Amino acid sequence: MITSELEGLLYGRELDSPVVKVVRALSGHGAVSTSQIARNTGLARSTVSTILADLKRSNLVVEMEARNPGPGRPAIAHSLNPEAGTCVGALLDVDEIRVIVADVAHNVVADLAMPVEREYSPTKAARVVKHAVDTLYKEHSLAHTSLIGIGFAVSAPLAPDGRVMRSSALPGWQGTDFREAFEPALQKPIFADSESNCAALAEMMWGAASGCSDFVLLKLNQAVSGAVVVDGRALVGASGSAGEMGHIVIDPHGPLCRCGNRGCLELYCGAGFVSKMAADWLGRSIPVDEIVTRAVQGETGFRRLLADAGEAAGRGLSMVGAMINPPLFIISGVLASAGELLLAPLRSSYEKHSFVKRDDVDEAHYPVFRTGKFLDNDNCLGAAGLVLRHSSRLK
Amino acid sequence: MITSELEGLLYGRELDSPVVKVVRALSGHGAVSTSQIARNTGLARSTVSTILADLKRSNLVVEMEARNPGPGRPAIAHSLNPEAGTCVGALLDVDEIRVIVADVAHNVVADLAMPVEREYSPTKAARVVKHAVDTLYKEHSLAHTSLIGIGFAVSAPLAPDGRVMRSSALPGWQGTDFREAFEPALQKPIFADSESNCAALAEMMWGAASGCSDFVLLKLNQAVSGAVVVDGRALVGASGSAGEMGHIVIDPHGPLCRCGNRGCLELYCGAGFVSKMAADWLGRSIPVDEIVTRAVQGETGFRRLLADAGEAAGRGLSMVGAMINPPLFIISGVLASAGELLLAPLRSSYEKHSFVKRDDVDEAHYPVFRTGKFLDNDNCLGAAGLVLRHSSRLK
DNA sequence: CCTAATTACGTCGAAAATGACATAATGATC
DNA sequence: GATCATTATGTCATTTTCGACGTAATTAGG
Repeated sequence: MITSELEGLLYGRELDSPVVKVVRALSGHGAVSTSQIARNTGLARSTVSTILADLKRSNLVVEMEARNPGPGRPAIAHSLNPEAGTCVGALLDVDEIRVIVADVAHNVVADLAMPVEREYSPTKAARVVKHAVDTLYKEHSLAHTSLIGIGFAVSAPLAPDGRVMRSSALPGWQGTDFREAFEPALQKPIFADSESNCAALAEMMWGAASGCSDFVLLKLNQAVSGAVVVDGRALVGASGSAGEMGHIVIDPHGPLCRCGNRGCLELYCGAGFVSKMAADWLGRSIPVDEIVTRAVQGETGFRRLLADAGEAAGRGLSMVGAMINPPLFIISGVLASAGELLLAPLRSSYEKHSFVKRDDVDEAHYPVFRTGKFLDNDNCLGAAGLVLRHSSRLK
Repeated sequence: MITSELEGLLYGRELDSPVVKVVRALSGHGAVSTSQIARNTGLARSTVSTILADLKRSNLVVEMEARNPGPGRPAIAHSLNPEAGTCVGALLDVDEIRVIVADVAHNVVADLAMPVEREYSPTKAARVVKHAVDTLYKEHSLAHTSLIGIGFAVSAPLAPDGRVMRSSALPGWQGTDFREAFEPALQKPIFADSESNCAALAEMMWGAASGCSDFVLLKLNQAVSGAVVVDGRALVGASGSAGEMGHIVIDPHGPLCRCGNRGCLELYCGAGFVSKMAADWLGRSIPVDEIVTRAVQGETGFRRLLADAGEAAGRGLSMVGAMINPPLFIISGVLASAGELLLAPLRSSYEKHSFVKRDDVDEAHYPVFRTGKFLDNDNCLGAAGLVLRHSSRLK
């Protein structure tokens, strides 16, 4: 049984043991050579070589054909054997629970979203997820034994020890220990992180921040949130509010925000702002994705709305630029599907308000702005990624 | 010769080798036990034990008497032998070069500040520092051979490779490679980091952030700057602007700032703001330290000015709270000598504008605000600290 | 004064990771 | 088509690091 071996390999060891590092490197990128892994992980080539040999012997890693860009012996590309196992990513949202199944090469095998009544309990969530997993594995004729772990993307901040720190979206969950709450029901290794951090993880492992270990993610949905990734790890913060870019106060006398403050960034660049403005203009309500679509098709009114949102977001990010100054900003969420319609004004607004201007530094030292790769299921994917990366492994 | 051994130990090895980790742990805190070092560094007790034995044999480490708080065998306190060597910290400021000499136990042995004409060149700086070092070592009868390295605190951002990234305070320095520029003249290992990051390092190693590896430092001087420390390392940023909290734009229609933007935080909580307001009020200019002194003595007008500055700073920090959410804020610089007069309004303003309110979380999860320990020479001390910690070792 | 509990320390064999060396596979050049 | 330069890979002795065990030094409590 391949899976059990992989499981043992992943979870039986120290968190930062070389084997885990190698598996992590493999799970991140698609096809990597021995030397690349060595460079990425900082391990010696010989160590990686030995480990890879073991993994190949256990059939957890397969070789793929190599391509040769330059001179020198062509590298052998390795990747995790997709048949080595599957993992589940579950999103616990306010009124929806979504479950995806992916193989270890992060191909999404199945996807299921279920509405749930608000303010559901952890017990209820465990039941729903269990049911979904059972159903999906049955439907797709997957062996339950191939499931190596379940990752949760939670709409609440999580402490590194796996406890819910605060709970506005999921009332009553504060203090819940994820492992305690879910492991008994699901009988598999459990991992969890906040929804935003999962999204960031997905972009980092397989998306727009691939191979980049320092960046800031900004998600422009109804809520505006995000994540700050430093050295490959998303910050959590003392109170779990790291990455809450949507609630930077940019005008202390501005309108009231749902969080209780005034003039939060969210009010100026969230999907709510865009649809409210559009509704005022049209005289009727209109879904955000339609606004985006029609803006892309060329309707100038909607374009302007997106530009306004981009302008505000750029101003907010300029503050991030002054404090953290990441080399990469990833803009995600519904509004990001507008692409350059949003990004162009965002960039120029950033430049206008930022401390370091484009001319002050080399091109390479000026931050890059890019839309996310997974605008829809980033959090679920990231949750599945947790299982492979198990950086947020619950003790 | 003890020094050469220490030097070899510090610089002859990999940056993260256990020996270096142990020396680092020792150089940080005053007196530490074997087990404490093991816990702090993550190394096995046995490893630490062996290394310490070596170091003691070489006389680089001395034992101090132990205290026994609880039950159990009392720990043996170790510290670096102050006679094992000295190091120099040099501040390269706009119009001043300051040099301090410290032993490896971070006692300041000598201190010398020299005015220099503005826009001085690296060559000039090297000459001045060399002269100062020679003088100080002669005056205090220190052996030149005991000098194990020179750290620079520079008024400009430095890339991790030791190059000056931008240069507003030190025009013409952009691209300067510190090691190349100073090692030939000074003939000692050279280390360098930005002024703010050095200040943060000093607070982290021996000051208000002792033992804390995640915090944000805010310096309220004429300029308002700071540092963001994550996992024991001060962020640099893509363009070297990480930590520039003074240039967060809090009012896009506010007054013009020296940086070319409008409404930067610095304009509302810097020493410049306070003294300008005081001058308007008094009808004559008055030095900032006098304002602080008289506020402490009870003059309500000056108290109000400091409270206003604190209020603005708190608002700025609330943004940091939303993005990074560090467990500790350290307020430093001239204004910080006002203590609670500044901190109290700062705290309440932070609370007012912050996303997570005090009641939302346990006491332990709410950030702490504290004044810095070294308000005057933090940057020089930190520069000397670089030598011991050599985290910013130039390749 | 004696015992139990607790914490700290150091030694030693076992395990892990590395660095050096030898080998392999390709493109470029003559 | 032979040689060189370049890069990738695997093996193995050496070095480094760890975990387990036994010992030491103290406090609390009877």
